[in-house]
Amino acid sequence: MIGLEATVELRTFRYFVAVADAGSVNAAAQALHLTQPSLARQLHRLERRLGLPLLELRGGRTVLTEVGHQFLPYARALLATADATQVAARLLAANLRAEEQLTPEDETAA
Amino acid sequence: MIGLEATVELRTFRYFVAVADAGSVNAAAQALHLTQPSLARQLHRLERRLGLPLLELRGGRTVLTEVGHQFLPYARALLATADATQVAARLLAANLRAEEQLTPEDETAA
DNA sequence: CGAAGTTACGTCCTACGTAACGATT
DNA sequence: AATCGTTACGTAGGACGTAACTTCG
Repeated sequence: MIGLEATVELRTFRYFVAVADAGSVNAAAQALHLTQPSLARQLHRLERRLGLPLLELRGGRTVLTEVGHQFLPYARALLATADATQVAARLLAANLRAEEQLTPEDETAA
Repeated sequence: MIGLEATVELRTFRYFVAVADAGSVNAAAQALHLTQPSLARQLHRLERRLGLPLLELRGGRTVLTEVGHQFLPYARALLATADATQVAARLLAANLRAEEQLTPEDETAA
């Protein structure tokens, strides 16, 4: 254990899924408000991190490989969970503010 | 939509869970191979991002708040999913290498 | 007085944008 | 010739470490 898997972040997974949805790196970059070079670099880094060939050039266009398609649902599931986590945080925050409205100066209530 | 929720990354959630597990910022920092200042800063940033008071000082020690305890399972679930994603990637990579062993020069097989 | 946390400062690494090149249709 | 992708370069933001201060037990 040398420490080679340095934790892939959510951002990188979002990039990969964006390419899958958009159908090309160019379109995905526009959707993400990024430039092609930045996006392509992150994708390559993701492939190196995971040790998986996720994308390949087919007819001048970048499309998902076999393993890319296989991995896609896992990436989607992770992003969905991340989204749910953010939603949960927002609900807790709203809940907290509502309680503060009821007991402005008394945190020991109930 | 001004763009205030700039995507909280997995790393930050790991820090929060580490504090919950270790029982203090100091212990968590040691477990994460980090220093207290770095860890504390990330925790504060997380609270600001989420708009949630996750931690508080009680008796000279930093412990989880009420909402902190409520949010904890969501953070754990997210990290578990992230872990599963990594595992899936590793399995796909192993699978791919096994196939390559069987068909070294022929990717069109089957 | 000791321990834990916070704040302030400086440094390093990562991510991004711009520009130029190559490949494909 | 046009489009997509890649490579090279430079810059900006985020994360971390070190040091000094404050607070609680």
